[in-house]
Amino acid sequence: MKSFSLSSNERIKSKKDFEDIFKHGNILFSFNKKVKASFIYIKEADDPGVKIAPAVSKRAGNAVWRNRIKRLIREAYRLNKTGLVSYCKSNHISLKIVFSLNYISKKTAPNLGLIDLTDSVKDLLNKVEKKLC
RNA sequence: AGCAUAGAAAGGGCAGUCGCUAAAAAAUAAAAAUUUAGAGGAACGUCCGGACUUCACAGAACAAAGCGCCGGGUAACACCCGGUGGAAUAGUAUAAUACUAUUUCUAAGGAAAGCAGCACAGAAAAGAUACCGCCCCAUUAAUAAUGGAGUAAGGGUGAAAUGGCAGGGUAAGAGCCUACCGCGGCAUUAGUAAUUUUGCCGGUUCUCUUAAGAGAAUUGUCCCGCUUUGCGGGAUGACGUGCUAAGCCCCGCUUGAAGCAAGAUCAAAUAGGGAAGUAUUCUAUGCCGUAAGGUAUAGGCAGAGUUGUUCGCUCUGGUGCUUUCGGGUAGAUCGCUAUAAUCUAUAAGUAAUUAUAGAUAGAGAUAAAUGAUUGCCGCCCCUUAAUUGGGGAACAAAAUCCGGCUUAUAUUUUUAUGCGUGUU
RNA sequence: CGAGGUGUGGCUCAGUUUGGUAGAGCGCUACGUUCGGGACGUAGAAGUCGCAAGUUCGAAUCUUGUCACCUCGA
Repeated sequence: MKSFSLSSNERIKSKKDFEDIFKHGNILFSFNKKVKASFIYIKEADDPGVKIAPAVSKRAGNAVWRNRIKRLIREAYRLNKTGLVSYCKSNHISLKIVFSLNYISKKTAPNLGLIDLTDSVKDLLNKVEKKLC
C-alpha cells in the first residue's frame, strides 16, 4: 500500500458517522486557530485505521471556493498522515476526524494556499495523537 | 489611433512528480500496476416550456391558476422572427400639428353588466352639488346682520367639471318652453361674434389586406316615402355615460397531479401489515327454532379511493387466537447519459427556421471525482542600462436530459453606432 | 427538485391589505438643569423606502424583472 494515497475507504461517508462526531466528539484547534478538528475513536476495533472528511460551511463562500478548500485540506492530510496511521494500526484504534475552518471565509482569505493550511493540519494531527495516548 | 454604448467569438499552452473518479482488456481470492477519458459560456439563478417516469382517469358542476394586437417558426413556450397600433426621444417643416427614424419601450379584449376608488384644492369627483354670487320670505331700528327656501347664468380649484346661441319665461334661474343649429368627444386656425379651418380618436357602411389594421363616405333614436344604398320628410329626447380593469370583475382561450430524493430490482436490523380459519360483534325487518341462538336483506355509522372542492360512483368493515404470506427502512444496483446535438455546403424563405448531403463529438460523481506542486513559453502591470528583478490572471463549477429567458464576467479579437482630435 | 418570507434614518421595527402626509423607540447633536457627570426637559439633524422598468394625474404601497439574505419540505 502506498503511503501518500487517499482512497475512498479512508473517507467518512455515512450520515450516522457525521452525527456521532458532531454530537459526541472531542474538539481541538490548531495553534493559529484557523482549523478545527472534531474526532471520535474506538479502542480495540476490528478494522483499525483513520477516516477523515473536510467540512466547509455554506456561508463561507461560493461553490468554487468551498471545493478548493476541501481539496487543500485533503491534500495537506494526505502528505502528512503517515505517523498517525501507523500508530493507529499498531494499537488497534479506529479513528474518525472531521476538519473544518474557523473564522475563515472567502472575504477574509480569497487566495488561501496549501502552505497556509499544511502547518495547522500537521499541528492538529500531533495533538490528536497525544490525546490518544 | 482614442473614448463610450451595444452585439458576437475566445476564456492561456507544453512537459515532469504526487493524488482522485470512471471505463477497458489480461490476470484473479483480493490488492497493486498499465492504457484512455474527466466542468461552463454562463454549468449560475431556477423564471418559463418540453422529453421521461409514477399515480389517477364513468360523468357533471364549481373553484383555482395562467394567458390576452396579428401572422409565421417550433416538440413546446411567457421564447424567436416579421408586421400593426400606441408612447417616449431626436431631427425637419408648422397655426394647430404633421412627417421622418439601422433609436428606446410597449401584459395592447371589455369602463353603456355590476361593485369600489379618485388625496390636496374645489360649491361639487360621478344616482351630482349651494362657498361666493343672484333672488324671495321672516325677525331686528336697517340698501346691514341672522335664520329659512329657491337657483348651476357668472366666479375661482384641479390630472380630470356634465350641448351652443337667441328669444320667451321667472322672484331669480334652469331644455323649463320655442326657433335655429349641433347631435360621441377632444384640440385648434381665422374672426368682435355667429360661424369657420384643420387634425385626432369612437360608431356605421363600402373598398383593400391572410390578419392586426388602413383608406373613403357618413354621424343621436324611431318611423315613413322615393328618383334606393343615398336623399327628403315627420316624430321623439334619459342631451345621460370622465379616469383606473398591472383594484375586484366580465368576456374568450388553456390547464389531471407530482417530480430522477420520479421510478424499477435486490434487501440487514427493529417494529408492524395482509390473507385464511375460528370465537365474539350496532339497528330494523323477514325466515328457522320452545329457547339460547342461527341465517338473509336493508339501513345507519366509520374509513378508504376518485390527489383542489362538491355531487355522484366504487370498495372495505370492530376485537382476540392460530397458521401462512409478502411489502418495506438502512444499504446496494439500475434509471445515467446518442442527442428536438453542433458545424459546413446547397436549396426554400424578408427572417426566425426548415429540408437534403457531409463531417465532428464522447464527464457521469453521490458528505459528491476533475486537484496540488515544479519548470519553460505566451499575456498584463510596476521597475531596470538590460525579457534585470518583482507581481498578477475575471465571473463562476456538472447532479435526469434538452429548448429558451435572466443575471455575473479580467483580458484579447471583431462588428455597428455616436463623440471628438489630427492629416489631406 | 419544490414551497415560503424579508429588504424603510446609525440600530430594532411600524406604515404596503384600501396608491396621495414617511413615522415610533433607542442612539446622535445643541441648549437648559448640576460644582461636574448621569437621569430629566426643550429643540434639531439624519431615509435614492435593495435596484431597474412599467401601469397611473400620482408608486414605499400595484405589476414584471433582478440582486442580496433567511426559513422550511421531500
